[in-house]
Amino acid sequence: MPEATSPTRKRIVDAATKLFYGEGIGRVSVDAVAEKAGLTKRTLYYHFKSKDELIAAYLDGRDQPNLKQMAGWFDDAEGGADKKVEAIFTNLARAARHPKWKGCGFLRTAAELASMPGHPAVKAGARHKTRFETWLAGELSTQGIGEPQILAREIVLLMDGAFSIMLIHRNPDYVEAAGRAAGVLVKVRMGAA
Amino acid sequence: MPEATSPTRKRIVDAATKLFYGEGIGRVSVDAVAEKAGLTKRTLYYHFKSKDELIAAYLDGRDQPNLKQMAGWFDDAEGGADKKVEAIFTNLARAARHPKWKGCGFLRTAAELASMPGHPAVKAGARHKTRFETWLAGELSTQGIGEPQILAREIVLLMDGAFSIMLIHRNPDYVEAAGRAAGVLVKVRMGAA
DNA sequence: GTATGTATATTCACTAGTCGGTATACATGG
DNA sequence: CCATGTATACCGACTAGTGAATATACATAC
Repeated sequence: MPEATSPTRKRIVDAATKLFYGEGIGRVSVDAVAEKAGLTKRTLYYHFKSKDELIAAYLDGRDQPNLKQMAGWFDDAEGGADKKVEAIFTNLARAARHPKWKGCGFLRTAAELASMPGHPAVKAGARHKTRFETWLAGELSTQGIGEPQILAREIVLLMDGAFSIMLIHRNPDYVEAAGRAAGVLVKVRMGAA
Repeated sequence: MPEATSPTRKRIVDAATKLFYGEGIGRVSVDAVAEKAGLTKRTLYYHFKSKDELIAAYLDGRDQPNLKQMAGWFDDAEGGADKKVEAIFTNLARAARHPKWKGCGFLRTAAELASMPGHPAVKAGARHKTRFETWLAGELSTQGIGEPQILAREIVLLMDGAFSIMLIHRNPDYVEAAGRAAGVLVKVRMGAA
């Protein structure tokens, strides 16, 4: 049985992350991941019992970095809750302009696995999205906003909508528009529409 | 050269629609489409020059039916613009409860093709989403709402967010929440938050 | 009216390559 | 010796796409 903290395992997940995010899980072969990690497929299968498990490990590995990124943008922004929320979208729009940006890996993976609802990778995505929504509701509550859970969910909907439609239109204006809509909803809940 | 209105072509697109929507474009082989259509792969390749072109034809074929469905829900709803918009989401939530529902075919296809931005199927998706946004802005304008384009885009973002996150959580509450948020935004623009 | 020509439409058999996954063997360190 | 880890080589199934032949229909020519 391989170790969960093995450096070899980390190399595999790192390689998988770059390839799966860049090309999509269905367009990347296990051979390609093994080659990128600098080892053979058989070794990869020593550390992961299937490609599906590797995909789930890829998403699990993105959970904390992703949350930290969002929290950093939120914390660093000046102003009230509305400005802090809008700052997340502004930073997202900037990131989306980078040529290597390919949307949200969690959402894209769930879209590819739409016919397999119970897939471990979909569950990993659900955990991440729930954590983000819960974290955001907590921040909004701290900022003294009423009904923080409802508002957090609405912001999540706008954000994921922006992620998805960006893959169709490739126009960051949609992310900015989502940010402004989120700001409006925050202000409504702050009592000053 | 095959005819654009050929009944055989229609049979192929119908078969492709069921399979591509149900399983995802990457998980369906050209052989599977041909078998479902009751003809050989070679015949399919007589009518379509590549799988990519077939995928684009599948999405092009969904454009008008999809728009008509949305327009029907909007027109049939009683009340002001906010109620009519919310009605779209309510109907969407009901549809999403059906076991065969797999989200928005346009968004899922774009997610699968995220590494190929210029793909003809992505362009077909962009055309559809733009048509929907334009139609909605027109309806909102008719209902006497200021800044209908901005509002239409925000509603599109909420709807596509609901489509996407539903594939992760499989919980129609998100669609209802999006509908309520859309209603709030409409009311803000109607001047009575 | 029957032979010939041509465009449309379809089939069978095939290629060349990729897929996820595995059997077997060999190393290395405790 | 035995557990952990790595490598070569392979498997059967499947992939998108193609070559060559053929069926069908409808012309026009004689």
